[in-house]
Amino acid sequence: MPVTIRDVARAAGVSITTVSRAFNGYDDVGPDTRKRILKVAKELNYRPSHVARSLVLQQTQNIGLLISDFNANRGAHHFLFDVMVGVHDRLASMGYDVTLVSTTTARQRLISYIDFCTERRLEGVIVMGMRLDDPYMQEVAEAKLPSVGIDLPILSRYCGYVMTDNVNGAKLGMQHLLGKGYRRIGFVNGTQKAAVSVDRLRGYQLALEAAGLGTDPDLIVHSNFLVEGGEAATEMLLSRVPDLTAIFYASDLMAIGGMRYLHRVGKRIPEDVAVMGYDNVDVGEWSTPALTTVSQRRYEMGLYAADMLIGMLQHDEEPGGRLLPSELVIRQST
Amino acid sequence: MPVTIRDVARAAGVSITTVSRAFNGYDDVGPDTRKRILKVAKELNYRPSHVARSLVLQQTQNIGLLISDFNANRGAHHFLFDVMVGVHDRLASMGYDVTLVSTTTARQRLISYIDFCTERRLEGVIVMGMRLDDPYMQEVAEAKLPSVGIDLPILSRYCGYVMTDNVNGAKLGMQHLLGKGYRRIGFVNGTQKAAVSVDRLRGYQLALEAAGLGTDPDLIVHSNFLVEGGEAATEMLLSRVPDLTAIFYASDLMAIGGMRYLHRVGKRIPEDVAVMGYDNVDVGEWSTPALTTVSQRRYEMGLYAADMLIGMLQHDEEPGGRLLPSELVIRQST
DNA sequence: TTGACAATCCAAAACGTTTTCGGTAATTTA
DNA sequence: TAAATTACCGAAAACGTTTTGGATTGTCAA
Repeated sequence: MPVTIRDVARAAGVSITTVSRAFNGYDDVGPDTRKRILKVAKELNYRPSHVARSLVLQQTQNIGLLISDFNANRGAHHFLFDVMVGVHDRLASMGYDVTLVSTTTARQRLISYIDFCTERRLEGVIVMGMRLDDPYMQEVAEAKLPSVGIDLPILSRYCGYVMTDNVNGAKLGMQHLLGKGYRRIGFVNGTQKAAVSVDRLRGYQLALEAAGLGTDPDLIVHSNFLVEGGEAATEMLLSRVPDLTAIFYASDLMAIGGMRYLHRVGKRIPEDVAVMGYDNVDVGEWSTPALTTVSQRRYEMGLYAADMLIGMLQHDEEPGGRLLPSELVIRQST
Repeated sequence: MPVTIRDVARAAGVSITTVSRAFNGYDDVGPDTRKRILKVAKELNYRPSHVARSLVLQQTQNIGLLISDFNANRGAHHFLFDVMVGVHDRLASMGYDVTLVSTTTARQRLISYIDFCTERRLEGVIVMGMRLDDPYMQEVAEAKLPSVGIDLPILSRYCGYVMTDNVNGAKLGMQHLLGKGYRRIGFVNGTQKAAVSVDRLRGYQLALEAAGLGTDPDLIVHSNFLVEGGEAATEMLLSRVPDLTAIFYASDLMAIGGMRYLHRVGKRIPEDVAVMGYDNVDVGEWSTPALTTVSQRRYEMGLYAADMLIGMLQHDEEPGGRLLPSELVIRQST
């Protein structure tokens, strides 16, 4: 149905070779024939088939954006969307297509996600939202498919990653809190299965050490990055340590949840207890009080992940681990 | 580099025809040879090339998810993400791949987005986030490429849409406000260029009419769906109509912004002025006071859009306009 | 005038599948 | 026993490109 190179060759009275050459800017085609070919092609509305070209060139210019449990991770949009935009922006501008891949799809079809990618001849893949205990993590680590993980620190010949420098980020947040004079600081962490959680915990501990304070296990509780989780965690924390004066949350959403609980029990923020988040999502700006937080450059994470992948694909660069710095965003909750 | 059907055929001592048939479940291949082929294929780690198959079958099983100005529409994630998940969910489960397309990409390459799609032989496309004045709108309306718009009410032989029943949704919201006794109700609408805005305005007016009230143009102001816009619009509205008792916002984000302004100027919500939003995004639950709103079933919108497209592709169904009902979500801001 | 050389062009193979049209051997039917 | 049917398999064409290795002119220098 669609018009092929053969159609324009016939219409222009040349061979398909010449049409192909004219289209790809080769120099051994006469200026008049080239013009004629281009004119005919435009008239016929010819569009070269990307799939035919992919087949003969043995490269699809197509890279996968793998999102772990895309459909189950609602609420993750506060973080994932910007990253996606960054990834797509850079990839698209470099001429790559990006196809959405969810681990759920692979699971449904009972094939490994690597198989899914090789069937489609994806040239590489960017992985987001994956937990350390995800059964597919092993796969991305061992696969020969060039890939870069976001917040997934695995490094191999074919796999790099980009993530925020979470230990320094957490340290930054804690230093701010400590500088304000807070001493009994609770820490509501995310899932232990998330790579970022172990780093943020470490940053929390390092900052306390540096301040000459020990870490009280009672002050630490793990949750799920979401509002409800933060709310529940805060309740537990406060019942365990009634005299705490500040809480550091490993995500803004949990901080929002925490503030909700604190409001409910009549605690003033930050007078009674100070609240600090992590991520710098838009919601934090809108809360009352506005949330002090540690920023993550989500869009740039996507950009750099794409850059790294492109580097591997086009210039055979070694994958690495890239850490992005984070900044303090001071608002009213501390 | 990757192993082909020819490799499998040679290793199994059969022709490629037989391998193909064995893989596609035809019945004219002996049970023992089939088993042997499958075994050999597994050993060799053979994965049929989707692109070769696409070429010969003349169908890619690939559909585009076109997001208008993907990178410029940050902040739209509150709405778009869920829709994307819905679209991908349904499409993936039906065996379709989905590739991300942004109008920015097309603009960069100076080609129409339709050309972009036909080059890749996308079988259809789902369009989101597009304004009525978008230069690409004409294209999707006239193209022969099967497409369905989300919140983009254009109907043609090849183009359907799904959106919320915004006029009834807005009516619902207004009825709630009117039922509570509010009479001077401001309306902060979204961009006039968005299809949903004209419907919501209409719902606002119809509800007023039904209540025997006229519409005061001073009570209506257009903004941009975002928090800052809502904030500014509220200021303007309040300066123009100091005696208003309630404000209906065409998006939750604008309502958040409005509440922020109202707080700042010392107005109590809902005692001094009641606030109602639209969309039912998660942020509305977390605001203080929690936001009364009209829900949109974003995930389902994606699902149904995918359904409609699949119907067109597989069963040659006529595209239509599907309206989803919306519900009132009553919380504390009214 | 002839050889070399540039400027244009084309035929055919290749990419990895699916499918049509047979072909052979074994089995059944008459 | 001959004919017809069935079960299984293969050769080759096709899908729409790119690219290799010439082929055919025309031009220019010797």
